[in-house]
Amino acid sequence: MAQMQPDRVALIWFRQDLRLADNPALTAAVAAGQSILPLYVLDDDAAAPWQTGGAHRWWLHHSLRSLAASLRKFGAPLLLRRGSAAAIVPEMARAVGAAEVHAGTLPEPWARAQAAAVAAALGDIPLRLHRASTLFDFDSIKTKTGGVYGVYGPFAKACHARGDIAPPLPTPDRIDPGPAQPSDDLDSWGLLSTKPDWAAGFRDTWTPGEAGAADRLTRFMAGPVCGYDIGRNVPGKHLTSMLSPHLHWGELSPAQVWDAAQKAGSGPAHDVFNGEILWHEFSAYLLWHFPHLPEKPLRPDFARMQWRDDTASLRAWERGQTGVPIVDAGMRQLWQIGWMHNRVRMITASFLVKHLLVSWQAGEAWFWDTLVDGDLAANSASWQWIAGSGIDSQPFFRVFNPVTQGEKFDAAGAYVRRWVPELAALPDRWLHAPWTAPADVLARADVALGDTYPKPLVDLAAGRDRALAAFKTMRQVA
DNA sequence: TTTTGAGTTGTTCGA
DNA sequence: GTCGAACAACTCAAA
Repeated sequence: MAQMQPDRVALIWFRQDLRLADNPALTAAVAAGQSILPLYVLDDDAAAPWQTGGAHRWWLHHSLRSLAASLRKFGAPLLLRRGSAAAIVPEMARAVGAAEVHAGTLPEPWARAQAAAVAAALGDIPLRLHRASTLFDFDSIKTKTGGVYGVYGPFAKACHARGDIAPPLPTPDRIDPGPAQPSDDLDSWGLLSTKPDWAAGFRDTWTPGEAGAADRLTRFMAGPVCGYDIGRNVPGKHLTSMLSPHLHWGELSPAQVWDAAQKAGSGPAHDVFNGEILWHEFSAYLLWHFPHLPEKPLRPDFARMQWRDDTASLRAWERGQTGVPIVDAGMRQLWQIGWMHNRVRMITASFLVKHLLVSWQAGEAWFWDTLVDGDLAANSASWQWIAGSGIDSQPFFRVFNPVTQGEKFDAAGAYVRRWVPELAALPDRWLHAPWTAPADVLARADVALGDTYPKPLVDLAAGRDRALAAFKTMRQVA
């Protein structure tokens, strides 16, 4: 008969790594303890002002439910607590006599501060942080002179040159539960939106959780990835991976995606997809090294930029009522399913920042609140990119023409007709610029501009000129 | 230290 | 319709 020993308990603090496979924190916790305690803490105060956005909370609710179900199969209930992680994690660790706490590293400034506070409050109990959300350690990718990359190309080249992406870890064979602890009821957190039109559109589109993520990945790698270099630009078809929300919550890891892409094949399309994974990586890297990325322009001269304070235009943009079809289609898709096709994100963002001359921070805030994949790194890096205030140095001639873009990437009009049904009867030729259509064409399509569909908020040529002039002025004021 | 080549996703104009 | 050049000058990364 073996001598009875006190359980060695390890606590895993789940953050944005809501999965069991390829989870180094979980694997380490299982290795470190005879029994483990899985915990998730909803800590809105720590994340302010970047706490989980409205649409995003819907996802979190379902993802936590999924994770809890997976853990229950091991007999290890997921403990849910709401409040300050710096108080709750140490309290629980002490209550069960935990030997170690394991968690994933995150690039968000608030999350770094939160982890530091937890580590300090834990005192003697070590907090072990693991790389769980990226392919590489942020501090390990440096230029030849030890600097931080500020251009994507050389960064990606450096990533490829390393060639040391480890294969994904398997799901642990067993997870023995630690001592019982009190847990909140997930429903009591009220994460589900009270807006009825959200839930319906979201449910039809998404399956949050590790299994849903794996399924999405499998389906993408079985087909669309092979034509990704071209297909990713066609918003009327489902040829992008749609993995972003799953990646944000860590329902699958970049290493798993990378691994699946390698196994799916090689060629130009796969190269483009791999590049997108590295863009995801680069965004997190930038946020890590430039913590002010979500608030302040990376390029200092943009502090002088004279953005227009135009609430009416901003509201029209948010609601998909700008009178520019592809812009409105994108904004309505965003509202209804919490996601927008990447090509259209660029078009809508460019329209706000350039044609309407409204600050990128205003657009960033709306996306943050409405995207299910709202990721602080990707969202702020991308908005800065489109505004021209971030990395990449050719912003001046990049004013997307939403009509040209629509005709080029939604030539058959499937996307606009899907999301702006009041224009559905317009012939292709006029669909992307209804204000240029002859009166009889509009009448036959039951379109009354200014009535059934708005007139364009700005003249596109005038808006473009105004933007170029504003950017020029910004540079001249020295 | 200085030099060199290049910079995710575009548009417009004129030949 | 198609194609190449222009669109500012600057910054980055490496040689």
